Amino acid sequence: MNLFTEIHALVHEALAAMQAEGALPGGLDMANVTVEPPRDPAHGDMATNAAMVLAKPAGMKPRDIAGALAERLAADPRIAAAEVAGPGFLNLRLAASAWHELLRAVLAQGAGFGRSARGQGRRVNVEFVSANPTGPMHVGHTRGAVFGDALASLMEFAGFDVTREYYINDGGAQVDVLARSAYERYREAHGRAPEIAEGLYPGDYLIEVGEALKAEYGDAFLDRPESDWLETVRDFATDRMMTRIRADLAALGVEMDVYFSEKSLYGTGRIESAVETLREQELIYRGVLEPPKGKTPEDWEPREQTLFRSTAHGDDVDRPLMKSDGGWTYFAPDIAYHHDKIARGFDLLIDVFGADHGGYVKRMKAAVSALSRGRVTLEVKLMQLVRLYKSGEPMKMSKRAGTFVTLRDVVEEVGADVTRFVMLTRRNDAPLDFDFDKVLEQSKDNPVFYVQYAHARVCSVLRKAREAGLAVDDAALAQADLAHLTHESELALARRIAEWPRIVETAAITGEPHRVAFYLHDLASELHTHWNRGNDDAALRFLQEDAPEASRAKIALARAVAVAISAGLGILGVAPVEEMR
RNA sequence: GCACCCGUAGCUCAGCCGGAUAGAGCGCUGCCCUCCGAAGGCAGAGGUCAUAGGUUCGAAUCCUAUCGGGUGCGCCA
Repeated sequence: MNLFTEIHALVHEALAAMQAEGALPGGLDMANVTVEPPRDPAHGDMATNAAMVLAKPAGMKPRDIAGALAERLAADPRIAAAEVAGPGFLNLRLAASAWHELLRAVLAQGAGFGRSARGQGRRVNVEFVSANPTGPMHVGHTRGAVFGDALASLMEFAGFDVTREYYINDGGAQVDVLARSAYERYREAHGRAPEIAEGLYPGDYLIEVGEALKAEYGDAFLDRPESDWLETVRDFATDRMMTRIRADLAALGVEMDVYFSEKSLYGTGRIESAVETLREQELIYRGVLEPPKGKTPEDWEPREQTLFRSTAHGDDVDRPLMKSDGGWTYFAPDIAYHHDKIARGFDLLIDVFGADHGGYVKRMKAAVSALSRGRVTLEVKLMQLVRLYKSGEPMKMSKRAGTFVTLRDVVEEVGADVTRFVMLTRRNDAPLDFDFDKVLEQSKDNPVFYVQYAHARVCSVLRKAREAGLAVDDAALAQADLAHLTHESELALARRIAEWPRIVETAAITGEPHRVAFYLHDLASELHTHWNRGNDDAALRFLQEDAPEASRAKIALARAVAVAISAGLGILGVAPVEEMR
């Protein structure tokens, strides 16, 4: 149940009726008419800008329209008061019964409260993480993983049909490097001294791969030329890496629907076929690129290359598809990959990249636009850095010094729930500070704790109520006589709960799960405030001595808060906690 | 040089598909537990929303320019 869309519909009905009666001219564009919570609660529960938006096209004074609209709206039982204010705002105050109805709906819907059909079942592919299978995932990947997963959940909640997908970069030169690095560890496992040359991966995590290679292949590859073992070792090593990456993601609570292999695009004609689709549109040509101005590479020399005319779809320069040795550039398999996603019928593609891939966005969008002939849009979410701290001190990370912090390190130290919540308390394009000590601190400046504490307090009330012999399951609470809820502080809480479906929609449309985290903080804050009022005013406590009916009504309110918190945490992939310890 | 992202309170950041007096946490000052969990709450101080123009009934929000910070810029992914 979304009270805002209901009242929004009511406003539209009223405006239509006014038009039917000639009180308002016909043919007006109502698209900009909004119903929103006012910033200042003194202005009421909701406000509409209808009069101001329509004044000019209708050729009427805003306050005249507002006045007539107010009269009509006031006739609805849900509206307690409608008054014109300021330049033409119409402030609405809802009847207490409207809030009570909302609370009953929340209890009935449970964790599904706030679900929306906004996405209309449109099929969305969210590609995220896509870490190279050359080593363990680090904190940067962790943020991308959490973000992508939460975004996917959020969009599901808002009515989209979502596929979570991971692109395995197992086709490029970097997996050959992995193979050579693993081979040295294989030699090491046979008692030889490994030669980790410059450019190879020195990490200890390959030692066990070397041993596993020995266990599997014995000395078959020892002292053999690279051509004898490269492919086998490469496949073996990437397989081990992916196994580990999947386990790491599982530890974070992330489960992919599809793992897509880059390698599967080679030798199958799929790259050629994607390029052919572009060629049909005369977007492929042989040509010479200009050197970038202001920063010409020292070894620059003009070369004729096979180019994609990405400028025809909004890019700044055309992009090369083939290297001078005739092989594909990294861009070509990416084109084929997105071609495949389009062929699978997605309406919307979302790629979650690191911010250092920002320069790649325009060409990828151009490719998707061309490949789908404008049918499919690609949205790219760029993830900013995570800065790690330990009790206020920045942590220096270095692969060589072995102080490299992996996803596994983070999850083992602070847990998946805390990791996820904290990583979602910042916009994706803003850098994130992650302090290993602060995120575990039990105080109000730790948002994870603060929100969990609010949920735990409600659970505490429910426990106490049960001990007192009250029936407090959701069905019983929904039957309570909510007319006992009249105090402004209680209605403020209900008002905040009512915002949840709105938050879901905006967060889903903008692709910004952090809005959910901020909302949860606000909701928790409202609960804590209300709770403390109960210290001074006993009438506001959830448990009322010798008044089971009043208690039940107030507990229904508390429970509705917990439901909304659970729903929000569910989207973030965080389990609500029943008690703090 | 070009492209993209970002400039909001002392610090870290929300708000940005235009809306009324710009918010939160930290830090600072002063308060509130014989009371459902004070692990919390209340109040106060603190702002040229980088700058200058423009659009609009209305701009932190949209457009343009400038300044400052970050990222990227053919044969790496």
